[in-house]
Amino acid sequence: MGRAPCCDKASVKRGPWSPEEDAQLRSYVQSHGIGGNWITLPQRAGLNRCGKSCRLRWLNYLRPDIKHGGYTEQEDQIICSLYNSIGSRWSIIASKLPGRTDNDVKNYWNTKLKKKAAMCVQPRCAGGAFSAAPATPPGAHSQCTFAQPALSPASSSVTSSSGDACFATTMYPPAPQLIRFDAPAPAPAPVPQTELAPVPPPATVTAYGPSWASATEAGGVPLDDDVFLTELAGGEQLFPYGDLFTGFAGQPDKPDKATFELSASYFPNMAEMWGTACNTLT
DNA sequence: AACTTACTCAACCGCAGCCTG
DNA sequence: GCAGGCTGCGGTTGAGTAAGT
Repeated sequence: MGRAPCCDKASVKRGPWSPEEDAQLRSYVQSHGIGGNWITLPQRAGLNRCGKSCRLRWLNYLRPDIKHGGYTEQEDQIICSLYNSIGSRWSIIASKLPGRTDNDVKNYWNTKLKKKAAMCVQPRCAGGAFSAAPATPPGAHSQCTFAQPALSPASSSVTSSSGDACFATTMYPPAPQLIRFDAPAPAPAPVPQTELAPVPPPATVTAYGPSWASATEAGGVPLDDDVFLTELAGGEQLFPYGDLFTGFAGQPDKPDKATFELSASYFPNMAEMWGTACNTLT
């Protein structure tokens, strides 16, 4: 027994929105708000459209703060670095790019960045998986084996993107020489996805790099994701939000390192991904 | 100028998860 | 605890346009 459709597709208009419909939706949302229910919004706004269609139109096109096109090099770096780290979680990636929508970022990746990244790649990571890195000579492909997460087959949301992630790693490695992951525990025997804890415990992440080194030298300056992502972005301060990483602690005996707790609530299976990657390394 | 191919991006589809009664 | 409804998300499609021949 299938679920009821959200609307009668035969009776609602589909396809491209007209300027009149745009104006009608914009006017209604700006004066009344969404009203807590997209399904009934078209009726209230006098639009012969599916609620889902209205929602998509508003979120991806009509919202006043939307930016279209004109991606900067910093944005490219952020997209590729985050894609490499978390896969195709476009909503999370878009949330780090003010004015960008998940649909926009997804389209941009699929039509431009993916090709751009692929141009400088010859071999893919073996089987799309993380491989222990032999000393790769400096050059276009040296990063491919560095931090490609080994994606568990159970991690369906990211498995299909492993090859692209490899490309992205090559173009914009996830902060090269910046991060190493200390696996929190040996990888457990494979379990069905449904048996995984909904929110895994934070992973301990050991990070390398100028910011971390200077932080520890300074006696343990608290770091947050603004610093982390600023590293990824090549020094640009682009991130208005700040709670990706928590629990900074310097390591007195290792002045070039600092330990983080990775917020599992942000990227629920990131700890799993990276923990697996580290296990593959060691 | 006409046709074909490649590209872009808005929109649709279906699923998963959350919420509520 | 369960079922149904709604929202959000990621993958895919297809119309429109640009570029190439």
